[in-house]
Formats: sequence, C-alpha cells, structure tokens
Amino acid sequence: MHTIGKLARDAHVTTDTVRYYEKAGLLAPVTKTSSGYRLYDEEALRRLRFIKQAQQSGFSLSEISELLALKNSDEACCKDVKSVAIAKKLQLEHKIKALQVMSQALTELIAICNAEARPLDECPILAALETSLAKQVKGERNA
Amino acid sequence: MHTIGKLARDAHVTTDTVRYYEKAGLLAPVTKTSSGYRLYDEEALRRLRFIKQAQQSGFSLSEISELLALKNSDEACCKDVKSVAIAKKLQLEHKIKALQVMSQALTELIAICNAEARPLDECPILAALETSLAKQVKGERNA
DNA sequence: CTTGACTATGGTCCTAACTCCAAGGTTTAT
DNA sequence: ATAAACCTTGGAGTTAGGACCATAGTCAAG
Repeated sequence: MHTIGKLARDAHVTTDTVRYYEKAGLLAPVTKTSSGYRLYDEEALRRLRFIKQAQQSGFSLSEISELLALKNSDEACCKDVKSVAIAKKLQLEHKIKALQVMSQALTELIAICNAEARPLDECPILAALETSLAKQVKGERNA
Repeated sequence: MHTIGKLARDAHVTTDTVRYYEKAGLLAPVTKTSSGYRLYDEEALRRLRFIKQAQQSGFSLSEISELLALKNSDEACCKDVKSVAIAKKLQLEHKIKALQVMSQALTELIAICNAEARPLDECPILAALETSLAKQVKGERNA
C-alpha cells in the first residue's frame, strides 16, 4: 500500500491532482490509516494511469467518469464503450473542422496582404477585419 | 451618438459584453452624459465589429487587444499585422494537429474493437486505455 | 527529542469570456 | 405623473482542471 505522495510520483501527477480526482469521484483510496492518511494499492495506480491516458485521447474528466462507470457496470458491454469512443471522435472532428475554417480565413487574410511595408492605414488585413470577412473573401474569389 | 443598448443591438451583442470589453480595454465610449450614460459613435460600432470578426478568425481578446494597439501605433506597419496573423495561423495549425492525433488514437481504439457484444472484461478499448495508448500522443496536448 | 519530510483539511486563485443579479438612478411615452 | 424601458455600478457565478496556501497533525531518522 502506498501513500498519496508515492502514488502521485508513480503516475507523474501532483498530490493535489489525486485529491482533486477523489473529489470528482474518479479515484478513491482503498483505505485510510487511523491518522487519516490515504492508502492506495496497485489498482489505484492503474486507474490513475487510465485517467491520464484517456485525457490524452481527448476525454474530459466527466467523460472519463462515464467510462469508469461503464467499467464497473455489469450490464454494460464492450459495444457501449465503443459508442462512447465514436461519439467522442465525432466531437473531435467537429472541433477540427471549426479550427480549419478559422485557419483558412487567416490564410486568405494573409494572402491579400502583399507584405509591402505600406502604412497601417492601408493594411488590407485590418481593413478586412473591419468589414465583413466573408464578404471580402467572396469578393476576392470573384475578382 | 448612441447609447450602449443601441450599440449592442447593432452589433448583436449584449450590453454586458460591451461593458466587459470596456473593462478589458478594448472599447471605450466617446463620452458620457452628465448622468453617466455611455455614448458611442459610428467608429465604436466599427471597432466592435472588428472585435467580433477577429474572434471568428480565432483571435482571443488579448490578441485582439494587440491588433488594436498596432492599429493605434504610428510606428507599426502592415507587415506587423501580417506577422501576428501568421503566428496565429501557426498556432491554430498546431492545435489542429494535436486534435488530429487524438482523433487518430480514437480511430485505432475503435478499430480494434470488433463490435461483438462481448463482456466488458474483454473490451479491447478499455484494455488499451489501461496500458500505453498515449505514448503516441505524448507531448501534443498543450497547443 | 527534534528536525525534516510527509500528509490532512479547507480555502482561495487562475484562465476566458462572458452572464446574471441587485439596487438604484434616468429618460421617455402616455 | 407614473410606468416602462433604459441605464449605472459592483459583485458573484459559470466551466475545467487543477495550483497554491495556511495551519496543523504525523511519521521516520539521527
């Protein structure tokens, strides 16, 4: 059995993070000493690693909570886990598309600026941002 | 001259938002009435639209503040604006890549699951999340 | 037996960009 | 003149995921 500090070091997180997860219902100590120290086993370490890795796959803590609940449910099956993963992937793809739209808008702004050291009051980027960006872009395409 | 409510309606934001921008140093009223009402001119409306447009291009309010500062600077030139835009685009692209890595990780998780209604203790997704999925994702998270 | 490392609780603070609320003063329309 | 609609300031709340802090109790080594 490990104290919170050992567990945190092993998982490369801080003790604050472990306590935060406990408050969020993600990770409880196996037991406590008579003086109140939290004690964890190897399963806790695995669970903590699970949380971290799911985070790196883009799951939020509440979504991870959902996965952990499935894990502890008798009725849930692998298909349920898969559908959570699929939903998350769709969500990520939406976000990616939105960012790509922004990136494209910037590309067009940059393209209409020819990098001359012209004065600011002629800056086409600022001008475009002042009016309607979409209109500008449309106009450029038609021109 | 318009009151805050008129300005807000014209720009499709709330009065709270306008006051928030003022506190953030982005947008000040031209003057105030003797009773303390804020008064704005057409330039304020253009500025507010500028802010909204820039937000839709992925700029944060503090970055917009930077652009507005350039706009009011005598020394700055169009090239400076362009380089801010380019930096922002790079940042967006970095973020997109990170999300794509996450999405790809999920794709792989989903692929190894053949959708059979097998019991949870054989779920390959959960198993993958318990071991080393995120090695591929390492370091990509903050962008 | 004391020092230093560890832990507990409960609290505030942080970013971002607002949103909502309370309690009151002002303006406008009828 | 009075009600509706508007405006003011100030402050708190929201989401997410912690970080940091103070104060105090605990444990192991020298």
